[in-house]
Amino acid sequence: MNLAKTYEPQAYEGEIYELWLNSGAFAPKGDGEPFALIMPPPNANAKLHIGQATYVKQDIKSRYRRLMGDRVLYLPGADHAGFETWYMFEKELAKEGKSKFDFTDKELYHMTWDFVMKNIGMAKLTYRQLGLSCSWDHFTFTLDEKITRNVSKVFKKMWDEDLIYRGNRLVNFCTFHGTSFSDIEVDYEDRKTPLYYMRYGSFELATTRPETKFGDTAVAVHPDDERYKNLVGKELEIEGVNGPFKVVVVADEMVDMDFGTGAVKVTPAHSFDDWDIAQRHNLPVIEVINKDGTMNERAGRFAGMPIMEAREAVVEALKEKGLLIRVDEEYANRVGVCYKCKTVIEPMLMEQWFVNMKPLAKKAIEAIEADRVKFRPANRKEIGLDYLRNIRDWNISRQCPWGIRIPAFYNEESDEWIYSESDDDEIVEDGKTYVRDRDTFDTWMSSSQFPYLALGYDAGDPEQSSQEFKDFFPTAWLHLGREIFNQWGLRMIMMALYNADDIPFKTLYVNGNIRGEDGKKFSKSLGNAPSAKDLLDEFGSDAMRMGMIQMDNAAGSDKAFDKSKIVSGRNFANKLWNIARFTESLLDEKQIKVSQLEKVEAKSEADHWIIREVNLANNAIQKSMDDDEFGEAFGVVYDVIWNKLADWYLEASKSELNLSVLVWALETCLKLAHPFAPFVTETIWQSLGIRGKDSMLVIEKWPEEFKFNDGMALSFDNVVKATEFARKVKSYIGAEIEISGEDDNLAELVRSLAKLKAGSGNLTESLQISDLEGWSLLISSKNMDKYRDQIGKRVDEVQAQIKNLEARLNNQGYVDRAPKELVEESKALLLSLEVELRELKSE
RNA sequence: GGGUGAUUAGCUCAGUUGGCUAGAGCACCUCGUUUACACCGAGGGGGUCGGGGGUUCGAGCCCCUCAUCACCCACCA
Repeated sequence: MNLAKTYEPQAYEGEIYELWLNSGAFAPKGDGEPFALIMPPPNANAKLHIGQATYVKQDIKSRYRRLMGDRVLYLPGADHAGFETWYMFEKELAKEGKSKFDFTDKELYHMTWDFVMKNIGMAKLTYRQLGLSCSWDHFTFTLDEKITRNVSKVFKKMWDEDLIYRGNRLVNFCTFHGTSFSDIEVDYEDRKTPLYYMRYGSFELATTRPETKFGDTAVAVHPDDERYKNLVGKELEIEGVNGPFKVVVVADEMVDMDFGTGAVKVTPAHSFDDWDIAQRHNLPVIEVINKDGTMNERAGRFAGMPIMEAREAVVEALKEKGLLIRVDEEYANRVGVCYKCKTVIEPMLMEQWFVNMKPLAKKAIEAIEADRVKFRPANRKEIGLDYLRNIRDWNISRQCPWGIRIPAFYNEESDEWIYSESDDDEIVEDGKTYVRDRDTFDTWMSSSQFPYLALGYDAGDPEQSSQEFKDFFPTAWLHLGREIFNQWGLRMIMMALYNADDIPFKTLYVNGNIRGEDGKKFSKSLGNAPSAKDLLDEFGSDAMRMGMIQMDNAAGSDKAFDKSKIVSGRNFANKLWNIARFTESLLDEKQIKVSQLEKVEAKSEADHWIIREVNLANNAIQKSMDDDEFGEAFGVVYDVIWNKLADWYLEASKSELNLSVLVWALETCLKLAHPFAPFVTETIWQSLGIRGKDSMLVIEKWPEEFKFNDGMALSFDNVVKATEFARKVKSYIGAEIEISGEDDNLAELVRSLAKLKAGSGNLTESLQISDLEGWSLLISSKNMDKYRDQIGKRVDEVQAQIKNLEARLNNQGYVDRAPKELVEESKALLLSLEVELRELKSE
């Protein structure tokens, strides 16, 4: 006996994964259909998150397609993740009491690189631990040259075709550090900010930022506001502290009629909301604050003052001019502050690169409307179309050193931008000096092109693209988290259609999020995220995989983490293990090897029955897998192995053994289960030497149906029914029972399955087994009363059902309109229930 | 404010175009150390499918309405 009593995953998993790796099992091979599955490159900035355990779906899909004979390329990767990584890295620095302001950009870049490489290493280990069958030789990082070079080329192409342009946009700017910040780097604080009510032409309005009034270009009111309706669209002259200036009055839904006086001054250059209003109404934009936090020349005599000083000075001036009405000193609001120095973040105007999205979206809309991409769940199609139809231009500039540098250079005198693939910070062309844009690309610029670039697409000369790109693109299947459906999933479709002239994938599977056991989103402060590593260590990879599939079974919706599903997975792996142990012990007993077994041939009723059950399961699993119903497919695997093979066929084998069929059933079930539980199935495969020494389950062929006799299988169905009845009666009366059946051998089988003691008592009372002709149970007369007590409940059930059915059949509407076979079925059921009731009562 | 999803057994969730006794895992109760497995076996309890209304011969499923929860997006001068 090779196999230990319980399955200890830790003892086998590492070894098995090595076996797969060393034999090259994960490399695309053979002449089957190409099937590429690109792993969404995880952010290379942290340990594996439990949510990423949903990646097992990709692996289940890959392993299934591999068994089906496809040439599978499961391509792993990692994303540099721009700001996100930058932010995480700085948190690391903070632990050492340092910050990014202590280093030069170059130093930081290298430190971040090391940090990222360390994380990639850890991620790879975890993916191995999860058993992901990806082709590691194809590992692609989004800062690999094949990505960065081609991202630049695509940038050039889109620029040439007027799909990329320079435009202004507000950014979060810290005037102390002189740098802009991403949204996640901005902290919010509740602060008391005086609210100044001032006279503003014919308006009275309230503001917290009187110093920005030199940049005002409009007054906004709500379109429904009766007080100002007649002013909308008019140009007004306003008396200001530096003399009169002009603004227009616009109506905008964003204005809250009930706040202050219901009128707002609009300063597009220094407020995110005002910027949006200005975009909607084509308002001029006037900057009044310098990058160092002082007022510029537009502020007249206030020029050069720091913001807060200017605010006080402007308020004084308003007072002098009699323009200030009153001040609400208690007004509290939330202000964005620098996460480092707590300086109030200033929205500042910066010129940046944009992608004109409409033409890209148009192609994507056409492709999606034509169902060229299949969405799972299907409702994502409409959600995606809605987003694409309302798409806004995409700002691809990021003021972050960690990322792909934008290959654009600027000459100040001629105010001219040129493209270059140079790595230098400064280049000279035609005697003119051009300085590189300091910005990097938004991380989605590269990841949205990941499918075709990772496969080896050449953006400079598509003809030169790799053979792999030609073979595998468009990819077959892509799996992503719901929260990045728009920014990643849809952008991939747009970019691929535009740049690589095809859809990036045929199916897009949108996964919901795994939430905490409390039903809330995972968060550090709640501490509700279980550790993936601890779970893997405790329960093993297969248990983790099956657990994930059982808790995250339907596409699209969120699921609470549920450890009991992992426990169930662990138990199931052990069940499988013990089925193998049992089989092995029988082989040992007969001193026979799997290879020496005679041809598979069903003999007993049980043999035919298990073949039928395995065939049925095989079909059901294929259907569910093809529909990406992983939970459903696994449910069938679980049921056929536990409830059919173990509970019935193995038990029947103890009475009548057919080793060839037993091994066939085990072998087939191992294949069916392999995508879900690769380690334990392969371990068994290797230990039993199924299909010889050199065979590996991972690259075996999916099983085919096997012939059986339906009548024989049906006879075993009767055995099952009779056994269940006998067990039930036995549990009622707990005494000796004898059974007689249509066939002595089958009766003997039931006797053994139900563990009936041979009748020695006076068994005179005969019980008809409902629905089974020719079968009956014998019990002693003294147990008859006990039995009757217990059977009362069943009588009630049957009577209730009969009443129900009679009512239905007496309903003319039902008889007339329901499908005929349904009505017939009802009648038949009623008849058999009436028979059962008579029998129950007669006893 | 906009969007998406959800509300089914004690817990976490399935339930495919409406169809007749609503399922699973875990937990619970009773019995069982039978030579694959106590990470087990046998038997069992537990649900008026969030409330209300409607359509239909028939509703967990379709429609209306109310309530609650979660997440995403926008917004808070």
